[in-house]
Amino acid sequence: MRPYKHPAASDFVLERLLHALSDPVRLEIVRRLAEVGEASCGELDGGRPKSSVSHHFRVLREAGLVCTQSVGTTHMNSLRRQELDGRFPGLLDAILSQQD
Amino acid sequence: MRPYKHPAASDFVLERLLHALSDPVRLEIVRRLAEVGEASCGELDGGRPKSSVSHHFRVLREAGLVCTQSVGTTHMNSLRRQELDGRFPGLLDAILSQQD
DNA sequence: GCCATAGTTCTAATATTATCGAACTACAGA
DNA sequence: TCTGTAGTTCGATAATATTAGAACTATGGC
Repeated sequence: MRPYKHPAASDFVLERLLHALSDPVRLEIVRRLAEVGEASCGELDGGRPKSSVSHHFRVLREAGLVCTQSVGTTHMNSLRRQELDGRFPGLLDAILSQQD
Repeated sequence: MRPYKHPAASDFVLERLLHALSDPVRLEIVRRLAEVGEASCGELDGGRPKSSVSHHFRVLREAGLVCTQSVGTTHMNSLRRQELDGRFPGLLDAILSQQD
């Protein structure tokens, strides 16, 4: 279906990743994805308008954090753990293991 | 001299810290501080105007990353490693150990 | 084909952030 | 006290980001 741009791990940029995770909505999305493995956008919208949620998923995608693929009419999202750990070893775990 | 606000470690906010480090200028400042231990603002200005540099240091201070204290006419800055490691174990190291 | 569902994209409004000149404060030395 | 140095604060402008409504696309089911 839609050709999402998922950057290659070699193109991940640390500052962009940190910026993506510096928004509470996105950090929460990533935390949830880490828990449940994968989820549709709608499952993680927290009652927000679709367009806002879609925007946040795009930021996460473009930073390399999230991979989105179409499954029927829904879009399934998951963390790009392997590639993130390859490019930035230990970083995602260090961030996700923190508590508020 | 000026009463800088250095937030208590218990008031550090993860999102704020990530945001502070998501700017290339600030990330570079923090990297340098990690190398040299401490430095004045002027030593890390990278040729930028004073007001810009001062702004970035303020963001870093308010996020809890940097401690600034007056020594004569200069302001010495250093990372708040102890407190950062206490509040967010492993986070700073995980970020600083990444390469571009 | 028609309709509902899931998300995206477009667009505009608002808010936040970055940048930098200029005026200001604090301190040290002559 | 006058001067220079180091940084801060103020104010304006420009750049980015967030939010959300509305129109659009793609898919599945009837």
